[in-house]
Amino acid sequence: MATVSRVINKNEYVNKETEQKVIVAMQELHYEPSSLARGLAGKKMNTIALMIPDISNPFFPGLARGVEDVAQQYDFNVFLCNSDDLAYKEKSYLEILRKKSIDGLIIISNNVNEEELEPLRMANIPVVLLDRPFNEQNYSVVRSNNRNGAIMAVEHLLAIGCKKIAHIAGPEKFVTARERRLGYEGIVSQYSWYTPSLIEHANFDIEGGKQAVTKLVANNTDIDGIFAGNDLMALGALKQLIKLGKNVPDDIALCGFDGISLTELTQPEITTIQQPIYEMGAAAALTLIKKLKGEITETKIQELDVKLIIRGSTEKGKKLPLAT
Amino acid sequence: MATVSRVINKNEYVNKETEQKVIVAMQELHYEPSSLARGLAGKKMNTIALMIPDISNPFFPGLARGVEDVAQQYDFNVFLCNSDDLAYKEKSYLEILRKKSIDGLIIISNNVNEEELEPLRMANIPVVLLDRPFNEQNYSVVRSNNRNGAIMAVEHLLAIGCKKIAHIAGPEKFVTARERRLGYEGIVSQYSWYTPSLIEHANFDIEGGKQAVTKLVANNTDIDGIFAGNDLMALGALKQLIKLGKNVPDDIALCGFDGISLTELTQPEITTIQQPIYEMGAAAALTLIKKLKGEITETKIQELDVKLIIRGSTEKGKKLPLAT
DNA sequence: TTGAAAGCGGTACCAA
DNA sequence: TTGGTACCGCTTTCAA
Repeated sequence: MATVSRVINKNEYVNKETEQKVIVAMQELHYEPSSLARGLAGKKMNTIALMIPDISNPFFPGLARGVEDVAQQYDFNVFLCNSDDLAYKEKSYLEILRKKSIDGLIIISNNVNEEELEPLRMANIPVVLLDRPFNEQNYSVVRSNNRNGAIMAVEHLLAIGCKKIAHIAGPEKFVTARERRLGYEGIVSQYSWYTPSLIEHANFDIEGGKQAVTKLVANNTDIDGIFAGNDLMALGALKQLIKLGKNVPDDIALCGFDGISLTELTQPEITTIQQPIYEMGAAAALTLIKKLKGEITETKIQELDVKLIIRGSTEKGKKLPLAT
Repeated sequence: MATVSRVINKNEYVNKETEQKVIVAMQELHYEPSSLARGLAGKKMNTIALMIPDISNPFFPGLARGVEDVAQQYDFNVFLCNSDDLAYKEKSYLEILRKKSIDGLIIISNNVNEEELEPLRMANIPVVLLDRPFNEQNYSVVRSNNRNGAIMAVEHLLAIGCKKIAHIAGPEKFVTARERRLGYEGIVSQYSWYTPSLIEHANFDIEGGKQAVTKLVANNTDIDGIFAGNDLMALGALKQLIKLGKNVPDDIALCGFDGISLTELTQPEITTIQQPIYEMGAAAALTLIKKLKGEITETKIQELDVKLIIRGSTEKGKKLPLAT
């Protein structure tokens, strides 16, 4: 038994011949070591968890793919947890992760804080914060440069001639939403046309975008550019603008944030700030796995760059094919 | 120890007082039973696996949510496996599932067959086939009525006055694609205008839809209706039709299949055959869990009904707001 | 280089 | 109704 164990764990002190015999026997018997037993005996389960708010929001599957692909490469499995951004579901999952002896966690969350992660720290389970860091001191973090992205978006709208630019901001509890808003404010506050009523808060989804546009258009008859805090809101915004009879981009230009592929589906296609979604997931997974392997111990912050993707929704004056 | 175990497992033979003492102690010590140890000792891990082809295709997160919600309700966790529809990834996952002592499996796959699932049967791990059954005899199956849906789609296109209806069919290796094609053929073959060149095969994705439309329009100058085998293809088809200068629905009407929410995002919105996606996932999970609990033993087939959702892409002659 | 034996943290049977 | 104890399948000393 002990020798078989040594073979499985590639322990050096095994005679080559014995090793071969064991390997052959394992194949003949279709033997597969039980992860449970190994885990119980103190070994890693080779499983990491990924906690995301909602798998139905196309941004997250992108991240998940990045995480999963890297994990697979290093022979790790991914346990996916949908939290619905609900604190109680997150807590419940954190317990489950410990019960199931998960090796590490990548988490995207607005609700979780140090205290909640304390039990994981005690159990020596490393954590990587993805996309929405609540703390950049004690945890490794992977995120993109939200503020810069917002600045790029607004400057692009200005460059194409927009004279009054509104912002649909995500909920304040999202770090990402706050940073993007700050980026927007940083630029527009220099202009005389700027008033706080140009910022409309909404949920990070399609419906949120629709509602915000309705309010914005009602309150500010002369806006000619909108920077939406994420692509789903931009999608909703576009839909609603068309419904209100606005021409996009000639009446109102529109720029989103994220770079999800849906933005290429609409008519016109939506200009957006593209985050390296897949790469963010991959980077988070790589960091976590290296920590698990003991290859890195310090915490580190990885801020990935975003990119402006110019599409029809900000190409004023261009003739586009008719949609209907 | 034994008594604590009894309390955890709600064994009846425990004195109420003792039980209380144990519960209090567990709380004070923040005691959480190890799933691994329980699993090793022969208990269920309360975890089921869901194998899907690709989490990035919006159809699957919908299913996954259904599965997950029901699982959560019954205190089960879901281990998500992305197979990319690749046989080798599926095989590798099937092994992992056994190593990790997963209790049951819900699988959506074109590649897996009886033989591959044999080890699971041996290990007494129940399996439910979802969406794409390869066998309806020996496994419980949850799927929707694809053939009927296709018939509804074509009849709807006929009803609005289409005189020549093409079909973009998914890859033949998908049962779902075959059934929908059969539904289409069943109706159209009665008409004198029908020729096999009205069927174009393509991948079940946006790009597939685009390519198919290009070919269809080139080969059949007079088609005025298209039934796409799934919504992603319909999305691509719409995009390409607009690019080719076709008016949808007036020149060519379009109907998809699945009912994913993206079809509401386009201009015009796309008519589709809606599958009860979430319910399919939920039904599969429920069936599996009941099997695990021993509440059902026989295999059963659940065929859920689909529904025609009429939208702009088949509302000929209606004025729609301009998109650009 | 190998085998024997003591855990890992539970469950379940048996006797008390 | 409770406690003692032999596993579950593997890892890891310790001796041989």
